[in-house]
Amino acid sequence: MAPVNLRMQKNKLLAALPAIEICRLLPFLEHVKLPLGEVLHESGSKLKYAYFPIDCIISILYVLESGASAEIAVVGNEGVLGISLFMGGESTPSRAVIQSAGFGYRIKSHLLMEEFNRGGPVLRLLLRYTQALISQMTQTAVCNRHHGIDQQLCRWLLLSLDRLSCDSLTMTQELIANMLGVRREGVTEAAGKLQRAGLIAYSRGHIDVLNRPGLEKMVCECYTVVKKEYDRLFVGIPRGDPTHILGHSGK
Amino acid sequence: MAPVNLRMQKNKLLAALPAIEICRLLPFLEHVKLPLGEVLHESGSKLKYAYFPIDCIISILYVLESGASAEIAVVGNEGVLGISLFMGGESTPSRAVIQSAGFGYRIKSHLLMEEFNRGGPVLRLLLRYTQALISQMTQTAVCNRHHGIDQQLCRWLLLSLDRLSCDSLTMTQELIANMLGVRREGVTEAAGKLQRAGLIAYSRGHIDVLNRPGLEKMVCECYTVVKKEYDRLFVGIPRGDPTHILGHSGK
DNA sequence: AGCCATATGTTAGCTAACGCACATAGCTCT
DNA sequence: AGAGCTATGTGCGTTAGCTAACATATGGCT
Repeated sequence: MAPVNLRMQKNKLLAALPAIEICRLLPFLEHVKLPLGEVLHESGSKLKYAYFPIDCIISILYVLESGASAEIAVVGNEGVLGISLFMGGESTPSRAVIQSAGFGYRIKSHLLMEEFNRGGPVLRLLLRYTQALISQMTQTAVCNRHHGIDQQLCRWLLLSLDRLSCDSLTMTQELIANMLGVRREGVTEAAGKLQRAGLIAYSRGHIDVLNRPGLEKMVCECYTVVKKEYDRLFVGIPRGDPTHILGHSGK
Repeated sequence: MAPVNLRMQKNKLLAALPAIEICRLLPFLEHVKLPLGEVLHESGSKLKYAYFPIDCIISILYVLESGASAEIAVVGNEGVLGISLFMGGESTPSRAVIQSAGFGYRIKSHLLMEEFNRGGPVLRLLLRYTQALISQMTQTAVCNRHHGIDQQLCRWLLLSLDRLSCDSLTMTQELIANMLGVRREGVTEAAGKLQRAGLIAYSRGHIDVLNRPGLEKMVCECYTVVKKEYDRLFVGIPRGDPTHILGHSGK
């Protein structure tokens, strides 16, 4: 097992913290397995933990009374689940589900809140991250309104890939449809187009991206806007490229 | 002219601050007129001021390259425009426009940032407000995805009314269409239905709400969710009902 | 190998919203 | 009063996405 302080760096948010802060948090960070489909937070309930993903993706979705749902943001190793803790509400009307299995760190709610309330670099970093998350949410809203399923699927795929640092993911069309808030058949059709174009290979819940530049050529501006906003908000904050960080702990 | 500290209370966020904080902010708050259509913030540009609406509504919208747009949130006297200032980004990829003319207070960006960075009640209040705003944004996203124009129009009307403390507003169907991100004809049709149902009266850019309870019966859950979330997040914070506060300064 | 659950593909009709073109109606200004 | 602009109402044909039902394919299991 790699030393804890190396593993830590797999979450970019944690990695961006000064050494002093990391050391203080370290004893409270619990390394946990996060299996596909696990619900980390149900709408309206209080969060017990905040989660810092390492190699998993958490999907934040809103579920309507009718059962219809829509994903409004994804959280990967660039972020944290649980902004409502330090924003003051302690809960949100949304559900958080593991969209891609993996590992993460969790920390008890009150500990993160205490750390935030110290007001130093932790506060500033978390707020910056929150703003990036807001831009992801709002851009998703606009994309929902104006763009077709094809483009939304591209956006969704790229957002997911960015958070996995690899070019394949495990996800049925049914689940993607839930995320995008569309029919499963709609996803089948859109995925079929991408497959025929040679951009992806789909097979029973497993997607391989064959031509990422091709996807990027086809995606709507929404993806780019969000990506640039994340980059802009983390300028000057040490992050390193994901493969580099992953490579470190893998050695 | 009413004493300044009474006028102050017309913005609920300012009114909720302890006296000490208000006194410190007072000299820097500028009372400004905000005419319909004025753009307070263009996508990507740095904010020079934060705005605390008194009796106007500010619309936050995202504009796509194609020119298509969608409103993602409204800000009235319950809030403030400029959360990106204290969140750390200093700008957002959105546009802020006066949707309903009126007055507000503005304060220079750096002054609000300094005040926020003191870390006291101002910080906590602004963050709580930000979370409420986030819930508005996300619920709008879901509503965009799953609900019809009729329901969205109801939601939009009620959200606007709540921020005006009266039952009429000045707004062409064309503009509403831009906000909702739909065709003007679509709004005409939806508004026609509401008019035939006796809920509103429409006339050349002026809407009178005749039967608000009726509207509330017809609106989708999205409106209610957002309203409850605002209420929840401001429990224990003195707000008073809007008419009461307006009545005060009008005496 | 054969079974079975699950994932994906395909079809057909339906509806909401779209783009476009044009008709009417109300305000404002001379 | 009349002109002219702007806001609203209406009627097409078109399309993307929906509901619903079914066909096929694949991987795991006994």
